[in-house]
This record gives sequence, structure tokens and C-alpha cells, in this order.
Amino acid sequence: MGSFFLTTAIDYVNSRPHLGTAYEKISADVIARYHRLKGDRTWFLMGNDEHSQNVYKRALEQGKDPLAYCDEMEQVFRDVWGRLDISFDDFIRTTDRRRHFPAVQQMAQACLDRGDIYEGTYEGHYCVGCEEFKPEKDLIDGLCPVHKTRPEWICERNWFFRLSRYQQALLDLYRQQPSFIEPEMRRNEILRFVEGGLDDLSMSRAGQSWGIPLPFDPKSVVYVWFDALINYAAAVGYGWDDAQFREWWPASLHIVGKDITRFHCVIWPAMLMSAGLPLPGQIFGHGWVFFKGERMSKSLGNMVDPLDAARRFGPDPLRLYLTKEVPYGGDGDFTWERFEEKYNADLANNLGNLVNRIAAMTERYRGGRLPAPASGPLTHLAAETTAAYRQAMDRLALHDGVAAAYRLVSGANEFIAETQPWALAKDESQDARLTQVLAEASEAVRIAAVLLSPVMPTASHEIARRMGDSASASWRLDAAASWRTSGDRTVTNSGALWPRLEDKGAIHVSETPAPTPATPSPAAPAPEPVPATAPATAPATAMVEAASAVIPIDDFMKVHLKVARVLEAERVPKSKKLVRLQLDAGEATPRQILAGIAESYEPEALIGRSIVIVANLAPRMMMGMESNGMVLAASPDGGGAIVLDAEPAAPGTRVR
RNA sequence: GCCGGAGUAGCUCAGCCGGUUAGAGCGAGCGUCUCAUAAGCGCUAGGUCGGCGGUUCGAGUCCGCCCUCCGGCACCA
Repeated sequence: MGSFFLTTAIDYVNSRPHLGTAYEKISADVIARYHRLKGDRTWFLMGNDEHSQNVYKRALEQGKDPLAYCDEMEQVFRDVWGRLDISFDDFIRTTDRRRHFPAVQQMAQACLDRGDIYEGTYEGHYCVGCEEFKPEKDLIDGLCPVHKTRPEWICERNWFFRLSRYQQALLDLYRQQPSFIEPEMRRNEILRFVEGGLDDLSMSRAGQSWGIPLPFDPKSVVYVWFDALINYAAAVGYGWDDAQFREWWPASLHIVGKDITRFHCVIWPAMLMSAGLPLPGQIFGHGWVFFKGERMSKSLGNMVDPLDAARRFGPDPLRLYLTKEVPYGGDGDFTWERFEEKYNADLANNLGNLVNRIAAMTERYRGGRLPAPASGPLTHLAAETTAAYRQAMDRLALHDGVAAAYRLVSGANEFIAETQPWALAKDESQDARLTQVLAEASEAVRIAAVLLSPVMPTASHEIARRMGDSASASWRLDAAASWRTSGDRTVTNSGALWPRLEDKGAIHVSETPAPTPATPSPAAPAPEPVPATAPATAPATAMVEAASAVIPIDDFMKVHLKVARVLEAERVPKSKKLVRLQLDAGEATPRQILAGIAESYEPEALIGRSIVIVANLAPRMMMGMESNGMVLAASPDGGGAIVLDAEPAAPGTRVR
């Protein structure tokens, strides 16, 4: 027994929760409930990440005040979490002025005092022609390799976090505490990443209002990633309630998506070291749950959300599916077909029917009353499966834990088949035997319910009630999962818990083979931090989304699009994606462009085609070759590029 | 291209330090009981353990090469 502080990633509020985010919360909730069951003092934190420019823009697009928009989204999230039975103890928002603001400001100040935050500059060789900073290594004799001109030395003011200082300390941490990062595969990735050296990170943004002002530079706000991570400490008192903070910090476990393990395994511990705070016990990077394509609903044209499973059947079947069918740490897949299959097999046929047959027989043969059972074969099985369950749950092998509980359920069904209580009931000399059989089976099922309670809280409590245990609210694993050899019980027969789903495909419309499964991405500090050494490499996602803002036509006209015919095309050696194209763009000489389309096109197949290019893009060096422009191509999520076709327009034709 | 992980019955996966006829769950087929939600229980499923070669008395389990898939990095703005 001890104290257990568990967190999940805080979520971006620019879209509703989906299966992916739900999966993360459900798995974390199972862990939280398991620890409460063990008797640990448990604190389960969730929250929303709101200081992102995307959120700000989304709000303005909808004509809303950003904060009001976030308030609305909080309700949307809380509503979904409520329907999934997520038992969080606390919910924090990064716009929380009472808790989060002071925490972020205190941590920024602490890092500054430690000498780890410095007013830096994007110092670098800036090539005006390229409009970007050039790393020292790319310069040839101090000149830009593209323009053969001397780049300017430019300084752009900004605040930086001295991440580079923590490389060795982090490596020591990973070595001394191997379980700091799980699963192992993630640890290897992080290890190699850190071994490769760390760059300092820009941690402020100037000239923005949506964010938390730096205490030592109120004109700048804290950059989102720095801001977001601090929520874990902020929630329990950092910066505003020292006593509470000391009580709960450090976190025992951060549950995060595998895409943001780096923030949590590298940057976050470095920040904490800098601020002089203890480090969390473990960071677990879970996998994705994909949603095999659902056909559009005919009437609405909407995707049938897997979360509807919770709406229609209650949260338990979905929770069981996600916990039992997906090995925790790996990726999984949700399909309605499989969901239906598992629902019938695990719930209707196996567990639900078991509860029903025991209750029905007890009612019929014993009027619902049973004494405590003596030890029997199921006693041993219960002890065995409980031990396996604990062992699995303690190492976060949630799927193995559920499997152990289900071995007990199956064992009870086998036991009934062997002992044949209906036959015993016909023989008066077997009276005592029948009583023992029914009591033994009901006790085994009661214990199975205890083990399953973190996964299926509602159903488990109902099963326990039917098996005569109404004290499920105060269960403690040790006592609750022990075989009870004293005390009578009243067994209640209340009908089917999970009616069988009869018609195949009844619960969903129809399924199509989906070439591009929806990729859930539990949000968190998403925009890549800007490495100080290469400021021109801006956060990719942020930039792409920022581009969705409306622009005047004049801006568009600045982009010079035209038709070009492919003269030559060949793979760039040693590159996975690049194709080198020689193009006739109606110009005096052929133009060379490098395009990242090698994964979807054989170079030869492009020769002779008329395509669309951006003609006035600044030249750029890639893989040691110059690229003069860009090939326009559609790039579907998860799919290969589709180059735009301009047949039969002549080379040089303007495209608008 | 570099680094890491994976490729085992229709599906999802287990197989630790190499050793008798390679396992589980689901699905499917057959049989059977009748308390139960046409549920339960039992039996069956004959899978080149990705491919080739090697080490060994013996390899799914170790080594090398190759193929495919998935991650991370580089590169694609």
C-alpha cells in the first residue's frame, strides 16, 4: 500500500474526444481503479491543453472568445469521460489562473535562477535568398551553397531552455532507473535520441497574448510545450500550495501516447532537474487503437463513432474490449465486427450467462439463500488466478490481468458442467453437495467480479450484488479476493446482464475495407519545439494548420504556378522519398526539382507527363542537390502522393 | 539510408536461459448435457513456426544473409 499519483496526457481542445483519446483514458482509469482496489491512496489527474495557437484560431473562427470556447470544450470532454466511467480525481486546464499560471511561472523562474533559461537569439547565418538560417555545416567556404553569397549574421530575440546541459544526467537516469521508460522499445528510442546530443529549446513566444506571461519578460508568453508539461505539477500544488505539492509529488506514472514520449522522457525530467524537483517514477507510452473504416451512415453521412458502443451498451463492453484485446503498450484495432464477437463471447455467453445460471439455480433449488462454501477446486483456482492477475496488473500488462480473471470465469463454467447441480437437485441424498456446488460457484464468480472491477466497474458491482456481496464500494483486493468461508449470502436473479446480440452486423451499418484508418492521436504538447540551432525548421504541424487562415487573393497571386513537362526522372541515391526531375517549364533551360514522391511513383512513369509546379520558390539544397521549386501533389493521410496532372496544357502555362 | 521491433493455426496472440507428438482465446465443424442469454461442456482444426544457409546430437527458440510489415531518425515544406 502506498500513494499513487497517475496522469494522462492533457488533450487539445480543438476537436472532440475520439477513440484514441478515449483509449488512453480508459487504460489509465483501469490502472487508477486497480490501485484504489489495492488500497493505495490514489490521485488520478486529467486535463485539457488550451494554450495553443490552433485553439486560439479555432475559437476566433467560430467568433468566440478563446476562453469561452475552452469552457465549452471542457464540458464536451467531461461529458464523454463521464459516459466512459473515467474516475479522474482532478481535471486541470492550462488556462487555470489559480493553479496552472503560478506553477508555470514558478518553474520558469526556477529554471532561470538555475541558469538554464537564457535570453538567446536565433543566432545564425541567414541567407536572404533562401530566407532561412543555414547551419554552419552546410556552408561552403562560408557561403550559401545555393546562392554562393555570404549569409547575414542575424539575431532574433528569444528565451531558451538549456536542455543540452542535461544530456548526461538523463542518460544516467535511464541507466539507473530502467523502468523510467516503458515499454522497452520506447526506452531504446529515447536512449538513442539522447545519445545523439540535445539542442537547447526555445521556450517563449514574443508578441502573443494567448498564453502565460514569463515572469521575467511579461511581453513574452511561455511556449505551449513548456506550458503543458507543467500541468502535472501544477495540479497538485506546485507554485500555489507547497504542502499539497509535497504530499503528492512526484507523479508515480505518466500515461502518454507513444508519439509524445520524448517530451515526457527527455524534456520534462530535464525541466524538473533544473527546477530542483523530484522526477516521476515512470512514463508509459501506450500504442494506438485504430478504427477500421466504418461506412458512412446513409442518413447522416457521419462516421459511426466507436464511442457509440458506450452509448448503446454502457461503457463496460467497450472498456473490456480495449483492455482485453489490445496488449497494453502495443497497437490495437477496433472493428464493430470484432466488438460484437467479443461482446457475445466474453459477456453474453461466458460471464453474463454464468451469473444467470448460478442465480437461477440458487433461486430454484435454494430459494436464493446459500451458506458460505467450503474450500473446493475453485478455491485453488481463484487463488491462482488472483495471484497471476496481481502480477500482471502490477507490471501494467492489463490484458494479461483480464485474461487471468477470465480463467476463473471459465473455470466456474467448467465446474458447473462437471458437478451438474441440476442432477444433484434430483437426488435428495446430494443435498449438501448441491449447496456446496452452488455456493462455491457463486463465490468464484464474486471473486472474478472483484478482479474485473477496475475494467468493468458498473457490471462488477452488479455481479457482486447478485452473488450476495453488496459491499463492493469498499473492496480491498486482499480481503475481497479472498475465499470467504463464513457468512450466508443471498443470491439474486435479475435477468440477463448482457443480452446476446443475435443478428450479425445488427449494431452497425456496414463495414468497408478502409485504406486509411483514422489515426487517433492523443494530444498533448504537440508542436515540435524549435531547435535553437535551426530556427528556420519551424514546427511542422503548427505551420500547416496555421496556413488554413484566410488570405487575400494578392497573397495567392504571389505564388507562381505553372505547367512543366517531365524530361528526366530518377531516384536520388540514398534517399527514400526523393526523385530528381528535369523539367521543361517553358524556360530557356531545363529546371531541376527534387520531389518527395519516390514512394508512390516509379521515376520512369513520370517521364513525359505534364505536371504543376511552384515556379518561384526559393532554391533549396537537398541531399546535396539543388531544388528549384516544388511539385504539386495531393498527399492523403497515410497514403502516397498523387501528382497533379496538367495534360494537355503546354509547358510554361500559368496555373491559377 | 541508418537504428530498433515484428513476421507462429482463418483472426488476435503466448512460447523464458535451444530438447519428447508447437500452444491459448475467438471463429468454424462434430458430439453432448439442459441450470442458463439456441448460452455451457467435450472433441476436431493436420499451421513449410517469413525465406535461404549455418552452429548443434537436437532450433520456432542461437548466428549470417535476404524478403515483408511497423516504429524512430535522416530526407521530403
